[in-house]
Amino acid sequence: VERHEIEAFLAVAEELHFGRAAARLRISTARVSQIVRGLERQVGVALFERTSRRVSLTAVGRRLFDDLQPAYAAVQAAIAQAVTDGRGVAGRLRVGFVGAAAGRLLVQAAQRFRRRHPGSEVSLHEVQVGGALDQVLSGAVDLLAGCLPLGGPGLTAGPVLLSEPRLFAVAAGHPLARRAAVSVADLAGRPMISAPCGPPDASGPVAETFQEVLALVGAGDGGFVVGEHVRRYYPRPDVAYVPIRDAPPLLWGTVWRTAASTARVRAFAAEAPQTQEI
Amino acid sequence: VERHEIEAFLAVAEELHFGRAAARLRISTARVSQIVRGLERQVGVALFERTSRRVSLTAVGRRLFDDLQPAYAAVQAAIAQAVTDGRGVAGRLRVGFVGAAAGRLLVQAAQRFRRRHPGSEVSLHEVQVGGALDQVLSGAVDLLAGCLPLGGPGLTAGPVLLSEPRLFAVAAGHPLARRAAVSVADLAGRPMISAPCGPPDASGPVAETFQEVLALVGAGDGGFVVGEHVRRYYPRPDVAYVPIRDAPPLLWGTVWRTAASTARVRAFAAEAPQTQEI
DNA sequence: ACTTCTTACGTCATTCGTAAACATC
DNA sequence: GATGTTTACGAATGACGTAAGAAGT
Repeated sequence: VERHEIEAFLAVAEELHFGRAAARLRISTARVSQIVRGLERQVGVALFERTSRRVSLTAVGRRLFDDLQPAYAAVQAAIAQAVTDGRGVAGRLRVGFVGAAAGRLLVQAAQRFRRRHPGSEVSLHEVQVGGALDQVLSGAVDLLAGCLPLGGPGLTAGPVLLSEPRLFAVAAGHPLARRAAVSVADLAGRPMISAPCGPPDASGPVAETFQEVLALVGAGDGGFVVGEHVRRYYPRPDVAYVPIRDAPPLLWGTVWRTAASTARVRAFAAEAPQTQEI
Repeated sequence: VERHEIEAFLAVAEELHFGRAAARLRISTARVSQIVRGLERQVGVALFERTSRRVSLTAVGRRLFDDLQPAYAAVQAAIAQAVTDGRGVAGRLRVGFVGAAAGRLLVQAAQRFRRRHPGSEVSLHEVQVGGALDQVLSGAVDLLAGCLPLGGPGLTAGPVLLSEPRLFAVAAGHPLARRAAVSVADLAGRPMISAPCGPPDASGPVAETFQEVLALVGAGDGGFVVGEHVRRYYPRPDVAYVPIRDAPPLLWGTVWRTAASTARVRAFAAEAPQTQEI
């Protein structure tokens, strides 16, 4: 028994009129007649008593209608819920961010998103650098904003949100701290703090959160490459931020699980890039 | 969302394996893949996370499965119930009968029917001549056995069950009561009791039940045409039964509402004619 | 290398509408 | 004769299988 047969039967049973049922289904009256006949053939008994002037349910038809109506409504509701989950923009979106910069970016994007999609809620959650991607993969957050490169198996990356010059964070008492700028060559061979979001070739002490990174840098355990906004958001007397002349800019973007790529997520990812300043 | 999409989704969600799902659905694996992809396209989000080695439900897919599974099962149950009502032979069949002869015919037919269809119940109900067809039309009985002609708008007649010579019932003291046989010509112009099951041109006093008919005949209010079995089943000292030489035999058969022509009814009607003697 | 899911393409069944026929009031 | 249901027939959508391809273990 196909969908169109169920819908035709329910429409005729409710309207008790083939013409009106056809109009409701947006098909021809003749087709409704054929469908009902086919259904009656399968069931083995007439479902409607009909003359060219009156249509009424038979006993079997009545029972089928009473049983089928709520069941089919539940099927449609289940599908509709899935579409709402997947395609609908309404609903709650949990957005994770790493660090102050991503947080500022997201506050603006979330406000714009809420304005544009009144039925939607956005909640922001700070996640620590170390477990950021795990939070995405486990579904704790629907979408994550952080510094690139982001990605991996099962993950989809959104467009670049922000591009900023890189700074070299170093202990305030370090010789490089007094320089106006450094080059990548100056950094070669120096001890670096290791963190998931840092340069891939970083070596040295490992930190899980950004505050740990800064503490280690301030203690003189090594340097760290950060974005320009850190100078404003994380000023510390024991850490100096020195521009790196010849480093490519640090890029910020969003990432989400490919399998949880709902319309909500895509809509937010499309909304976010309109922020350029933090 | 079509039936095949729902069934493919449920099959894959239960098996968590495209190949096994395809085998269960009796379609190709490639087709299952296409169907699931199409469904995901409509929903707007992946329903399964899959590699070539592992298939698992996404969050949206999980919820859809939990919602859809019971709802679709209810739809199928409703259809199955209708088919059982219509095509299935199992279930209760209410059979009405008029008079002793039909009753005897049906007792045998019902026994045979119960033996052949163990899942079915047959209940016999005597109905009075006057309201017999109303009982059928109202659905009080599914099928009626009585003397022909039976039928009318919305009614279907089954095959002839029994053919018996006609007798003329007349008061014992009447001159015709002593005759060995009469002819149709002998009856012309004589007062006759009127009853729904009698000859269509009957005139005179009206009776609703057969006992009323016999009482009126015994009282000398008129004659009545009956079947041969009446001599054995309704012997009365005040009524004589005289064979009618040249009358066509009295025919007994079944009738049911066309709109309630279930497989049960048809099966019983097909079973009944095997009785020839009463 | 093997199993399993996906894509490409051709074939065929089915749905659907138009138009005419039929039935009822 | 008007309204409403059914039948007949042709066109187009789409369901399906086969076979080749891609991806993971």
